Amino acid sequence: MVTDCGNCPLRDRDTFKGLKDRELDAMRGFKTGEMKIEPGTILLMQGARSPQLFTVLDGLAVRQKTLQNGRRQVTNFVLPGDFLGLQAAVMDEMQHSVEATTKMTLCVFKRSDLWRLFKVQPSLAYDLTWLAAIEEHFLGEALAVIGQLPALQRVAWGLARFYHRAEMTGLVEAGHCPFPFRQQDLADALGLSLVHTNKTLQKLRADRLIGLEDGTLRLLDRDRIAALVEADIVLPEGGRPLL
Amino acid sequence: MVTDCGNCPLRDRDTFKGLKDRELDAMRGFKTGEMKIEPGTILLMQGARSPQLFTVLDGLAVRQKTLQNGRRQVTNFVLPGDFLGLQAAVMDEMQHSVEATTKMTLCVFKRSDLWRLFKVQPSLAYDLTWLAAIEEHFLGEALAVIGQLPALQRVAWGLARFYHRAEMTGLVEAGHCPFPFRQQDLADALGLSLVHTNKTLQKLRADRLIGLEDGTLRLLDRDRIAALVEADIVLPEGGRPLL
DNA sequence: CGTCATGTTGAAGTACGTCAATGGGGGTGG
DNA sequence: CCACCCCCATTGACGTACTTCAACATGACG
Repeated sequence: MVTDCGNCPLRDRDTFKGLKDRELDAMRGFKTGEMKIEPGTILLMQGARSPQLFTVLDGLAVRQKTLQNGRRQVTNFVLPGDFLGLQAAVMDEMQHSVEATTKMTLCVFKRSDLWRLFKVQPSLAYDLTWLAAIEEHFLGEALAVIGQLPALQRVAWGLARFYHRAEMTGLVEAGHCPFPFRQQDLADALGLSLVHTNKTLQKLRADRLIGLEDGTLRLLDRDRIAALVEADIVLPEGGRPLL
Repeated sequence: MVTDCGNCPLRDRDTFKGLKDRELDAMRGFKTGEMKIEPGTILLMQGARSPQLFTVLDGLAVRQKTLQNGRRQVTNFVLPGDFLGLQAAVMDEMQHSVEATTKMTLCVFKRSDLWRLFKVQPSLAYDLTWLAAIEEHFLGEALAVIGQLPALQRVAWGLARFYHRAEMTGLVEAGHCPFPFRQQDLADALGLSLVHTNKTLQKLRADRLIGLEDGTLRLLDRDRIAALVEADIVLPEGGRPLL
């Protein structure tokens, strides 16, 4: 049973931009199906070509890059609404992997249709570029935080940014959101060791800044977190596109 | 005196993709002029809107992000052929600055024309998305190196990557290329202190891996550098677009 | 009841940062 | 021509924020 783009549950959220009828028809034409995958599935593999592109409808994942020495960098957490695989479409191969952390539901597109989208629906093509530019912005922010800030601020930033993104996606209820990732994932995202990430997390808990228990994340004092994390967490404003 | 897009000196290099006549005409229509700036000029300012977009015709610069605590992260070095300002066009404000390191010559476009480009020249719009995806790839690679590798490998990676990019742009002659940046710039790019960057550089010189004197960079032993830098330096293959 | 994955905590080592001083070029002004 | 200054590269000494190693606790699962 496939969701019709007109009833897309994500589209309802006012975070996302609406579509004109013409655009909606085009979307229906590009969507080739839906896909459900289990936790641990490698959706896209570093070094591989992928004939498919995805939009996340539900579930969480990590983007990660594995180096030749075996160490890995988590470059971002993946939330509903994210578009996956553009890199493989435009460069030849994926330069990072995407691994599902929870069960996921994905909207599937064909890579070979991408060029057609640019030709017949420039507004959707523009949206796609928008998403690429946002991703670029996220990575730039992460680079600055990891390059310049000490552990306490890195951890606070990492969790606060995830929370804010979750909030925009409708994952926050009653002041908390799911955080199904392991501390090892967080550590690899922040360029810290597991042990030190854990100890830093304890400090944030002891200071009553952040709550993280049983896969549930809470920001206990957003003002003090904002003061601690000097890097502005800039999120895209209203009308984020969705493909 | 303005260079005609048909005689663009960059376009001649086979690194860059050729244009069909129609595309060339469109490019001429979008180009609003040329601009020359002096070293130290802030071309784009973090937090500001910019009505203009640029393609670098000549000269070098740095993209950088300044944090509230005053520390700065250099997110990339800017070479001829790079496109600047897409972020401001798509988000509302620039989230990083671009500062000229040398004299520069720039091709100038109007931000407000961007949408028209998507509508009338989908092939150029596709190229633009291509450039955004490449920039995203660069940042992901940088994140992995800075997050996971120690100083020696970071410095080697940073210099090797610049050299390879310079090579593609035609800046390499007789086995060396210009490197007009200060060690402080390199340090800020790699998330290291100035002092430690300098000491690490000395090691690379002593090991006869890399030469860096008087603003001139040489890779003295590419095989051993590749072995040291375990992160693959992946560069886009033939037919890179240019706007 | 064992095994495995994850979280937690302590102790010891080290790669890095900060502080501080020196030296060399390139300007500018006397 | 020299005196002065500023920017940048260099080098040594010292402190510390982090890593690694290791042990133990807990819950899930077969």
